[in-house]
Amino acid sequence: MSVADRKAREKEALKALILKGAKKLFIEKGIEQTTIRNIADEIDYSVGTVYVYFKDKTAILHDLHSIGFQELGSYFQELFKIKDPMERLRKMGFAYIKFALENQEMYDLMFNLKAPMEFLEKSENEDWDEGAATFNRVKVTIEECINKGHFKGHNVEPLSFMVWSLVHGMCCLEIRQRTKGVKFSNPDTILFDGYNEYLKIIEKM
Amino acid sequence: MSVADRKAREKEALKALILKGAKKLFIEKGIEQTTIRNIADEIDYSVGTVYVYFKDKTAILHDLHSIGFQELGSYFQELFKIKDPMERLRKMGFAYIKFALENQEMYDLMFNLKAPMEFLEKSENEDWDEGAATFNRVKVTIEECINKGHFKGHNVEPLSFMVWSLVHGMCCLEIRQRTKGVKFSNPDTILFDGYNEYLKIIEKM
DNA sequence: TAAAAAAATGAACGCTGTTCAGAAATAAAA
DNA sequence: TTTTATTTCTGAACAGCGTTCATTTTTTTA
Repeated sequence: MSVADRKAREKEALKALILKGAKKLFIEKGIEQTTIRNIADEIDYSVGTVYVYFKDKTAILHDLHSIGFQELGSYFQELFKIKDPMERLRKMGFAYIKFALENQEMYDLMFNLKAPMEFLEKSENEDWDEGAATFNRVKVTIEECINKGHFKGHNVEPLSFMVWSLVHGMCCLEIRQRTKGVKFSNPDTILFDGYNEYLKIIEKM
Repeated sequence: MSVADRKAREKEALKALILKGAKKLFIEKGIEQTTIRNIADEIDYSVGTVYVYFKDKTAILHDLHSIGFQELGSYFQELFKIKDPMERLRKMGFAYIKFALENQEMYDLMFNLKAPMEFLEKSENEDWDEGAATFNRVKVTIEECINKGHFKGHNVEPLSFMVWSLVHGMCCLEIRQRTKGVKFSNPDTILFDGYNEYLKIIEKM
């Protein structure tokens, strides 16, 4: 192991440390309320150092958004053992909602905040690989459903987008306080009640 | 007409002028990119004056969010002439998407940004009247559908929430660049293609 | 041990939302 | 009309933000 190798490892370690500190503060006090100075303080480095390892704030937010997709992946892990695509589709939406509710700041970062997309626009590879890969998992599952005779007369891609929008919409309204705003008769379970109506609809499809 | 009356009118006029200037800049260069100084410059008043008429930035954003709901209302105007509730429900979602796409910054403000909800939390009346009223229009329509024998075995409130989430989710993904991120085979029409899948589903319900 | 390279620093810049003592304009009173 | 009182408006000043970069500190190489 050369010195250069060790240095490279140390660089990665400090980058990871910054991201870890950032994530901690994001969850503790919200992304908007967290400053670069906060992050630097949290890990006992100076502001300048943060900028040695990250071009700007959107770079931190983008890297953290990628970590979020890894975490969402772990929520999906079990799902692909399920052979029946309809059953998998049902459980997938459920897992998605569960992830969003248990990781609200991370979900917001992944699917709502502008920063990660702004970072992509500035960078070489403009593609949103994380989003595309996750969407593909829905698409593949729905394609299997169609191949098994479900969703007659439907098209894979727009149908997948519709399903994604449905669960995303619920999570988004919840996280951005629009469900608290509209007082539901059963506010604590509205997401799952809503998702249940969708399950009833696709039951016989 | 007393002097006090005229002054009250002038106060309202200046408040409206500030909102008008703010809205113009929001649409022109985005809400996040617009500062109080920008707004003051736009209407040829000083920063201080803006703060005489509005407690803080969230107050401006909340008032503008209310104006947005009035505008959404005008998109809904024609709908309640439609007697068939299923037909009205279909057109309503369409109008909702149309509004979102034609007024992206306003839609974001109404259904996504934290500011209007933060303003509500600070104010006396914490209820989100605008959201509740709009949601009620969906609820009433779906209730009519159920009374006519549609949506058997479904519950009005969670079903309405599901429908709202579906269209909101699509608009939200589009406005926050998540559809541009995932490259669809037909990117320009994905919202309407997605909505069409939903229409196919509720066709025989 | 000295020179070179790499890493970390924090003061400084221009921006933000917000405040508030004082100036300017208007209304009321003399 | 002139004086006083009231209302309206102003913009410098403040603290905090993301970001930069000349300088210092640490580490590696000679």
